[in-house]
Amino acid sequence: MVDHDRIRTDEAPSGNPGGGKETVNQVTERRTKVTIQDVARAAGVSITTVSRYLNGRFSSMSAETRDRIARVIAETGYQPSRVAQALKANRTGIIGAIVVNLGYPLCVSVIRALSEAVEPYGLQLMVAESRGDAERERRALDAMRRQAVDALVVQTDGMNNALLAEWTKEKPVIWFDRGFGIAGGMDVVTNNLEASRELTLHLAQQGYRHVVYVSEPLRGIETRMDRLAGYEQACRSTGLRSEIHWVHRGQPATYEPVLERVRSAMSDGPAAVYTANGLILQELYPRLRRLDITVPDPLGIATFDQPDWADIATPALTCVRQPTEAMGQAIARALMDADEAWPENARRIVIPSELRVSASTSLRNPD
Amino acid sequence: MVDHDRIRTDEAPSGNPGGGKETVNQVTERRTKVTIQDVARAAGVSITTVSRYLNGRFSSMSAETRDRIARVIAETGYQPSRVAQALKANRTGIIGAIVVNLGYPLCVSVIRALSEAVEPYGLQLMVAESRGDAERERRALDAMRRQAVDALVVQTDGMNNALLAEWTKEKPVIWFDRGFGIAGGMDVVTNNLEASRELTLHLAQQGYRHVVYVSEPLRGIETRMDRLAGYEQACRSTGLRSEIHWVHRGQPATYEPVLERVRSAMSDGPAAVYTANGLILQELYPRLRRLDITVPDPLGIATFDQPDWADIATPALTCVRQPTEAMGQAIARALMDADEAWPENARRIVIPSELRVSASTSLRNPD
DNA sequence: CTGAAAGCGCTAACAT
DNA sequence: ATGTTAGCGCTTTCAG
Repeated sequence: MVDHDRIRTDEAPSGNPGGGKETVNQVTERRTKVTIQDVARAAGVSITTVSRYLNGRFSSMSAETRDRIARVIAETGYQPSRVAQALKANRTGIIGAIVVNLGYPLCVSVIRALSEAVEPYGLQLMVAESRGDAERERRALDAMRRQAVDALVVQTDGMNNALLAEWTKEKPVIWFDRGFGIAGGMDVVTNNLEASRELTLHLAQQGYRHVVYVSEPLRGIETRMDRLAGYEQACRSTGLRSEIHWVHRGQPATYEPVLERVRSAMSDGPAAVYTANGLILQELYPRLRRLDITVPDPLGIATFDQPDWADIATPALTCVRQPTEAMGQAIARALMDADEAWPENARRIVIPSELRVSASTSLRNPD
Repeated sequence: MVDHDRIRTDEAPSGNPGGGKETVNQVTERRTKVTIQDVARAAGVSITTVSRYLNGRFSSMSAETRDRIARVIAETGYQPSRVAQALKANRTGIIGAIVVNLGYPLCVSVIRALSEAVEPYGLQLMVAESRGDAERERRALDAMRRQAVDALVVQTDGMNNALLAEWTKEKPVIWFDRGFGIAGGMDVVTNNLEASRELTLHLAQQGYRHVVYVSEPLRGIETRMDRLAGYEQACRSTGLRSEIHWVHRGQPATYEPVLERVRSAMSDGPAAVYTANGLILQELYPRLRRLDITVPDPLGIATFDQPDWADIATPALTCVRQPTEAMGQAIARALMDADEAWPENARRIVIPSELRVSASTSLRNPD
């Protein structure tokens, strides 16, 4: 078995005398983890040689030594301690990811894709959420720093960007979803403005006389500003009147003006509601339906984001699908390329979203 | 990237004497991370003393020494390396979490709660997903082991339970959602059977003549077996005929028999469909709606899980809300208690789910 | 081809 | 009250 002579870690396996079953975890012997020392000893070589083996430098090693080590490792199930390696190499193999909220489908989706993409490289993800709170984000950053993550992937409102900007000097930092163009960093985002414009144009073309835009307060958040800008551009180019409503999620009262407006707009002909993200619509939707106005005519409904219930809603929801998988993969790729600093001209990756037209905005029947 | 040989790490201990602005790092000087050595030197004490300071052993230290160290730390922004501490203490402060799928609301929700709950203790989460695949899960476990996580939280089908059982001898292992009663481990689950029975009884009481149960293949998965058992118990006690349909998510054809059955059942009076989890219903729901049978009369719809679209669906969905936050918190608590081995009689924590009756099953109008 | 030795940053006896 | 010293498990010169 293992060959641990390491000073008898446990002298008292006596621990479980009373137990009737005697299922005593097979002699609770607190198996002391096998180290490179143990392997070296068992193989009758020095730890240096084992280390060489571990790092694939077989050329400087006789075939038998190699095989002997291989056998011992297989027998003992030895796995090098990543902690020790990390201390030595100053690399942990851990990627830190801080997102606004793990409950947001976008975050989860990007994290999944990222996790998947870096796994083959032996990298693991450490995740934390900021809840959009500067202090919490700061704590998460501290934690990441202390855990010595090799790189950082953040979705942030930017409240700690000064700190992050510092970090770019030490390790790769990637902003996703919301970019800031921080020097030394990298942004991975979608084309919020264009996609938003496209959706608005679609609504106009369908013949909706009003498109009521519903957003959370901008607070300087890029995605929000861009989506709004796209909406406004489309309004200008089509002659639609720009009608913007601000809501706060979790505060039902803030939705009232929207409902009021929708109701009143009806007298003018068909109108559409366009929400700046799926979570807003999730709160707004039930209220909208309670107005008892038929969708899509005279009421159209569309949103940025592709909620998982887009096809559950009846009629199915027109929405903007963000390229979350591609974003996760792009982040992973950037991470792998991070050894040689990113070229200045490739510091911002924009991956297009996709407009998915469904029945909830089909005013015009194809004719 | 970043590989500075330290040889004169400090050289400018006095650096920033008067301070003033001089926000140095302008000079992209690849700030080499400050270590306990640097602090000791700057404070004119030994690293032992600094270590004592870090660990709050102020009693064995003069007030001025303490203050001096405090000042140096503040100035340098020093933070002890968790990697070094980990190597020494054999504890990383990282909790490994392996879930079936980060896309499942249940997983995310539990992870969020857990993450939140352990944060105050300075613990971080490392997450991975298995996709229900033994090999992937195994790889994730290997990764966790190499990263030397302090504890493991898993949602698993059980394919690597032998390995996990071994681990319980070395560190705390908690199974959640799906328990297995592994010796040495701990299960944190909900009362699937009872909740399922309760939901079925509710449907029977509403007057549905048939309750069609839709599940994925059991494959030995506790939650699935228990939910089915609850359904069957309720059937027996009410005289309902047990009608079970198996589907595979992502395989539309497998849903056809369900739709067929629902259609035919209609001739018999009102019938309800009860899906074993929210993801099944997410796939089934649109198809069900296409049958064009009115909900809740004559067609009732209910599901285990509380999808985020439960209130979006019209009529709102009757469902079983799993106590995900409580589960996350329970896991965290168990983790904190894990120093002294869990008492034998507390190895399984069952947190009740909550039946949320909504309009989708309101056959009987309150009268 | 192989090994001895010097650390990586930190903690904890064991002095003093 | 403070310092010396010996590692934690691994990688990497530098010498054979």
